[in-house]
Amino acid sequence: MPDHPEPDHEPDNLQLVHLLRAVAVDFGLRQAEFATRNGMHPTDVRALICLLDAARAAEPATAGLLGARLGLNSAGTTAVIDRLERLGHVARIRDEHDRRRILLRVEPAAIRLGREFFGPLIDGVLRVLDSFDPAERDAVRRFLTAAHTVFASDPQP
Amino acid sequence: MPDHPEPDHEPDNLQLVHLLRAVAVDFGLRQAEFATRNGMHPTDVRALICLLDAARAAEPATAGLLGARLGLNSAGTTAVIDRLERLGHVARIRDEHDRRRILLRVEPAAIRLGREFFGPLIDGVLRVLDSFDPAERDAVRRFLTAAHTVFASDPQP
DNA sequence: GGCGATAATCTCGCTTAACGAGATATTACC
DNA sequence: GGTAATATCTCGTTAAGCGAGATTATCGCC
Repeated sequence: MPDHPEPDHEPDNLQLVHLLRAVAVDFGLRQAEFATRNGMHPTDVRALICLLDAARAAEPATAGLLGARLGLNSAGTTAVIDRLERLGHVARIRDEHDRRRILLRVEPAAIRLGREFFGPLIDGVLRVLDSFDPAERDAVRRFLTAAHTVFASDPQP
Repeated sequence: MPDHPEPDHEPDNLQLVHLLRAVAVDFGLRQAEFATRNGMHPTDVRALICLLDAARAAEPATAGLLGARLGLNSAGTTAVIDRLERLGHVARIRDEHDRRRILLRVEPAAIRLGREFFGPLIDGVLRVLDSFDPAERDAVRRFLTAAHTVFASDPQP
């Protein structure tokens, strides 16, 4: 529900915000397409992305963390993991240091599946970025960082 | 599922793609937050956004078009409209030119609700954009346009 | 070193979003 | 004017996610 906020800005800039939103919507649709194409649900795909992000950041990917990131309660989290495990995309591993916890490992087959689908899309964007000079790339980075900061800030009261 | 695609690009650019994805995810979370805060479901919010986009583009917002954009079948589409109508956010209007069709009008109260929630967020992004010079704005526009083109292109076989 | 409090995950039952199939009403084609 | 095509809705079913509570493991305290 994007329409014009408070007044008094360049109208061109508002158009950029609309573009950003359109990209976000596109991304969601692609995620959903990848999901149905592989017998999954959008939430399952979000879960895989979340687990890969955690792996990249070297965070321990526990069931609880996953549920928190996805906004699911514990029952829903268990269900997501069950589905992913049944498809062979994720393995449950008891944490030997704290045996209450379940660590989640994304299987290589799932990573390959994601790369097949998203690789060409990412490559398309990268090809455009390669044609940018450093100042332009920096402008993009500052814009995205600002958007990330604004949209990720803690919920309003 | 974002990880490294084919090789041979600036690693900094890949980081920009990750940032873009993060923003898309943030946006989805905010959408979900707005939904639950107003007794709706994420799909309902996506429907409202879709209807407002159609209004801005001066397209006729029919039930069928809405369902197609959301990827729902006709039963699901009817259900979404029922929920929005029950909350008073949308009105069903018979198209007098083709009396099979239902036109959908977003009520002003719903628009106000969206502006209250998303206005400050949009404003935050606009404030940053106002500090950009025209060349930087153009870089952002080209980047977003490219991403939109890549992500919105027709489904792969 | 054992005991209650806390934490992490799972089980059960329920609500309901979305699906498939088919009904209904309106328009377009020949 | 009758039949095909289109737009929406109804009905019954599946399963995603929730709330409540059970289960198992760890930690702090005396």
